[in-house]
Amino acid sequence: MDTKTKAGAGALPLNTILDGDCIDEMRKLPDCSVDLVFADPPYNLQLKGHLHRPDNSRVDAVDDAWDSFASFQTYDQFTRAWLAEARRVLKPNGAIWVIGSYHNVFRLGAALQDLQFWILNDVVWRKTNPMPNFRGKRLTNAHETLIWASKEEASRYTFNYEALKELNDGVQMRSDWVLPICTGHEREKDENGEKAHPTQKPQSLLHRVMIATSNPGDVVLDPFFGTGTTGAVAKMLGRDYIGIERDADYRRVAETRLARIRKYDKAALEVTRPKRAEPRVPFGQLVERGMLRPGEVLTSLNGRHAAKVRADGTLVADDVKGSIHKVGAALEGAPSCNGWTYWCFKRDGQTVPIDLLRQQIRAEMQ
Amino acid sequence: MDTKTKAGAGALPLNTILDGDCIDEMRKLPDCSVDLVFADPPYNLQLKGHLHRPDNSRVDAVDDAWDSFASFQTYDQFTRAWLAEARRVLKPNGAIWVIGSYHNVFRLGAALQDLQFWILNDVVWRKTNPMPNFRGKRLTNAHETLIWASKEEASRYTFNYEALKELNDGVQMRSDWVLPICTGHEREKDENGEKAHPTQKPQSLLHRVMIATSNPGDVVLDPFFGTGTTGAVAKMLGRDYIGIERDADYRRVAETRLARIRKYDKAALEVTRPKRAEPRVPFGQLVERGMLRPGEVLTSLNGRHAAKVRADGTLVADDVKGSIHKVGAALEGAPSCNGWTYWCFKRDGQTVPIDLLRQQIRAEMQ
DNA sequence: TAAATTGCTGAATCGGAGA
DNA sequence: TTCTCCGATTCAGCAATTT
Repeated sequence: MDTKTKAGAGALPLNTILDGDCIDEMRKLPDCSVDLVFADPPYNLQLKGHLHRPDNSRVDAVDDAWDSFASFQTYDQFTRAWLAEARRVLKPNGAIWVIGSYHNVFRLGAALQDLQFWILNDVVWRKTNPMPNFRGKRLTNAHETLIWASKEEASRYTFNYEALKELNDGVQMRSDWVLPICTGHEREKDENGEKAHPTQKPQSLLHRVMIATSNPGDVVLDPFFGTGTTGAVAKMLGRDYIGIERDADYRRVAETRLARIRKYDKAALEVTRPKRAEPRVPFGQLVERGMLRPGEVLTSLNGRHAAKVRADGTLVADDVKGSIHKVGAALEGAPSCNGWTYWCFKRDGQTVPIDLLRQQIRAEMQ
Repeated sequence: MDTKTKAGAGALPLNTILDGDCIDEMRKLPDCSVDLVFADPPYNLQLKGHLHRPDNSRVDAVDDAWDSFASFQTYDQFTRAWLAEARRVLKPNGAIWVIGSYHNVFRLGAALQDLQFWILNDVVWRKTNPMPNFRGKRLTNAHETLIWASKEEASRYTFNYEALKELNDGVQMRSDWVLPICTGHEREKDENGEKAHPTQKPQSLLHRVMIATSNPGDVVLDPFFGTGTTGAVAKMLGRDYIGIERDADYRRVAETRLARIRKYDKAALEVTRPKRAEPRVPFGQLVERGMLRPGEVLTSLNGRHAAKVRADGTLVADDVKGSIHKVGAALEGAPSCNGWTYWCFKRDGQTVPIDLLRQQIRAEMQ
């Protein structure tokens, strides 16, 4: 087992599966210690014929209003208890994903909001191959819902926008994800060759979740670990995981599964970075380095405006002086303006944005 | 006005728009008198400042007073009050549809369950043309959620299975509906030519709802009538409607609109059939789904170049990074390149184009 | 303050070919 | 020549918890 602990975070049981109830086990973890929680809690499907109280005694009359209300209450209590622990364990800039169906997802979402999580998106997992509706009494239940929320409104959560855009062929990723359910070789089997877990999630779903909202080296906690899809994808993608699972059979399947997994190589884990993360280049440096001369005239992208470069890296146009951004915004009457892509200069008879010069400097900095 | 009353149901104000608060007006309606409720309540968006597009144009946000609530608690009280009245007014075998976004839909769903409604499906309206995410900080919010619920678990609700199957080219209708947002001529305008209502729903959505879960002659109640899409579609499809709207401007637009509508104007509704094109498959999906592994090496069709797959579905070769098309073009010194037919991988000792994998995914999507 | 950030649809307009 | 038609192009607009 490639267990280790994270320096400075107490004693995090990284890359292990904790044996026990998720609320009890989370209580043992320190505050503000994990980056991401992924949770696939029980769906509360047992509401139909057989209703059980917390002590496992059976509720008889299902059409009784009081009983029915009580069952939602019980589910809500459980939900709010584990969500509160998950929130405590999350770092201030951490985030959570929960997944559910119409049976439980409204309870989950309302609980998240009441506990001061801040919902960022709800995401629809649209199944390419759902179970048909055999009786023709309802619509084919062809999707499940994920909720992505940060610990609090002010959290500076992780979102790898550019990587997701790449995953989606260059257009920004939407809130509806089309992915097949988990079948075939990917589906974990028990000793009898039967499916080991009734609701195993596809690795593709977790892959997208982790690429989108975590970075290599992050700690991912799954309080309902099951057969370990979260751990498997975390390990492949170079994240650390903590699993909690109280069922010994599921734990055994997950241990075997995780032992087989290999991490992808480092280059493969690199994803497209945002421009914000690239080193800042002051406009003045272009002037200092002689790429633009003081007195040279820049023109706006739309050709309607012109401004003169000054020796200190500011621009002057008519009665406006200031940074490339400020002058551009003023001339356009706009609240803001990205001067790098707005202002152009002449090179070889062509008019090109000054951002080209910044890219040259950045390339030299590599 | 084609007002009439329904025999034996007290004095139902059929095919009229009631002026007032929806809770007050519903209180005046008799118990167990309507077949279907469609409700598009305020979403309780919690918007702070102003948002601009990259081109500096301002996003016309929903900042109307009717959408603003002091807290979740206030919103919940309002929600439970109108839902309770709606339930009282519903016939025993009646049903309700509510629509919302992640801001409010979890409150709605939990309230429905607590009030003994029985959820039948949640339905995802996937927008073909949603508003993009301009800041690149979240996923494009490309869907809204509808909840379909019967008055109680024992209700023998209406579901026109065969009609929906027909609407869906002969295959069972799923819980995700792909429909465009309301634009163009369908969008109601005020005297100034501005959109009359910020959140007008497309007729195609109401058409599907009513075909699915009501019959000609049924009474459909909409407590948040707005500019009257529910009434318009009800009238076209030979259902009776009752609208409630407290805003005089919205009522006026709705009255004018409804006067224009003719029953069974099927031609006007036919335009919303989705077109079937070859579905786009992002290359990233091959990676997410494990058909190609991050770190795996692809070779060019001519055997002269190689590139490594990254976890976000980009390729890296020498000093070029980017999409399969971009990297192919760069290596060949060509202006463009179809990466699907250019890049190959090994399978069973043979080198085959990655397009084979795309074909597999498309076959699954049928 | 600096600098980053948008996809799709339907209507309107424009330009070229053919009547 | 002038008009019409059609395809190509441009442009406006959309429920947003947006560093």
